[in-house]
Amino acid sequence: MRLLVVDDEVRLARALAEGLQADGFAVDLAHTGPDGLELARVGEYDAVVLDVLLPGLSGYRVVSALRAERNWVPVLMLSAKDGEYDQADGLDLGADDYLTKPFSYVVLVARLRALLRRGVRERPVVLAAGDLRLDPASRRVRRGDADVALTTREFALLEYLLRHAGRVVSKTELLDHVWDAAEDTDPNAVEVYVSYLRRKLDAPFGRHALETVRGAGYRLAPDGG
Amino acid sequence: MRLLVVDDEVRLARALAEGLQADGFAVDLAHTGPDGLELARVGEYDAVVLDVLLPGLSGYRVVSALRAERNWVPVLMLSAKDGEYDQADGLDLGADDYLTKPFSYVVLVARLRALLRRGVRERPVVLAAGDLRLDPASRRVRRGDADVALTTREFALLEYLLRHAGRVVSKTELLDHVWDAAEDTDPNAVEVYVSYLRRKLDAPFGRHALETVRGAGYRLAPDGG
DNA sequence: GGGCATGCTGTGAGCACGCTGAGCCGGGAG
DNA sequence: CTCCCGGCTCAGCGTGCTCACAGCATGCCC
Repeated sequence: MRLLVVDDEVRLARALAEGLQADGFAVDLAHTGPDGLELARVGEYDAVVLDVLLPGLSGYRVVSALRAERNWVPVLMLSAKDGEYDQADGLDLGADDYLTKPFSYVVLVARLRALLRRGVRERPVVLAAGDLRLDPASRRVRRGDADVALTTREFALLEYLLRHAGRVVSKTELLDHVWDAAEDTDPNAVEVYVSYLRRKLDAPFGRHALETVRGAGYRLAPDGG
Repeated sequence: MRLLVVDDEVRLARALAEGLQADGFAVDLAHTGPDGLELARVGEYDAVVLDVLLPGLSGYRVVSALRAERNWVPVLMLSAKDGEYDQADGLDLGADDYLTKPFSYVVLVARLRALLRRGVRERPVVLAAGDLRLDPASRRVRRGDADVALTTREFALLEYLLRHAGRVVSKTELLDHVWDAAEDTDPNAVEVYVSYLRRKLDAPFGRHALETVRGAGYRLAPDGG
């Protein structure tokens, strides 16, 4: 189990690392916000222990940057503050658990193990582009605060476009991935469904998320239009 | 894993090499741009760590020379500058990652490992000549900060010219590659489309990227005019 | 400077591409 | 069976892209 510990109190961090190593974890250390963020980005850790007060970039910002990048590594936040407000803050921003300093080492390990046991974080696999959101789990689509009802095909098409937002996606690519096998489907079917999506997701809101790129395909604006 | 480190600060380079060797890499050193380019050409490295500021040939030029030769070795650029502009520049020119000095050794190694894990570099995502950028994926063209809308043919023509920036490209060559089969197309069509491109990419910006080479063809200035 | 060759560009015709309203078909529910 | 809904095809229409043409500008050679 690989852990990343980010804390600017070097002595504490070292002590923590030693203890965790003795308990069988592989531990990397970082002492600033930016360094921690970098390491969390590239190293594939099973969990991150993150102080709130960090030079350069606060723990809050680190975790929200990670979540913004769809990085759902479990995060345990540490803080010297103990106000309820701060605690709620940390959790809202995407941390998975919270511990206030001073804390007991045993409790930390217990919570860490709980986090790891919980396994892969229940990731909010919500695809989004601006205020356009699609939740594959609940099969719901929202534009801002409004729920939008889509048929199966419309939903699948939008999902694919969202997963490749910003890129130009050709009609053949869409036929391959959204319409599965049957290659004998008329490319016009794509046009028809794009038209449906626009009618439901763009027109009523005066937006323009689905752009046509003549001769190439379609592009979904990453900012939702 | 064989690495090439190119940096003119000899002490830093040595220190880096020692650290990396301790971490199990085989490291070669170069201290000037031309030397680095030579080594990168002939030695088959798994990755290259490249300073931007180098005597003889800047890191930018080294990496773009490599890419022009279809050498896709992963490159991690180092720079003393930290402006976003420079960073974008480096990445556009074909570097795979970027780190500003001073950097943490741990972060460097982490990024290197990420690069190596990523394996063979995926082709450059953005073609550029000066402030003229073309992104094949999103099918977008920008001059500086301005988006420029191009038709399919205009886009294909510009893409070909960008891929051969600095070279003189003949009209027949363009007809072959941009107009595909149909050999019976009037070479005047090329003139027409070059004219369109100039109208959209040069004239509004007072630039002059597309030069006519009478009797030979056209050349796109590698610095964007 | 005269004359020729080469390249530039305004105009317009043809047509490919994409959009959309209408309708057919198949499946599931009542 | 009938109705309804979702998926898809079809056909007509509008837009704007492409390119040929022709006249003009520019460069080059004698």
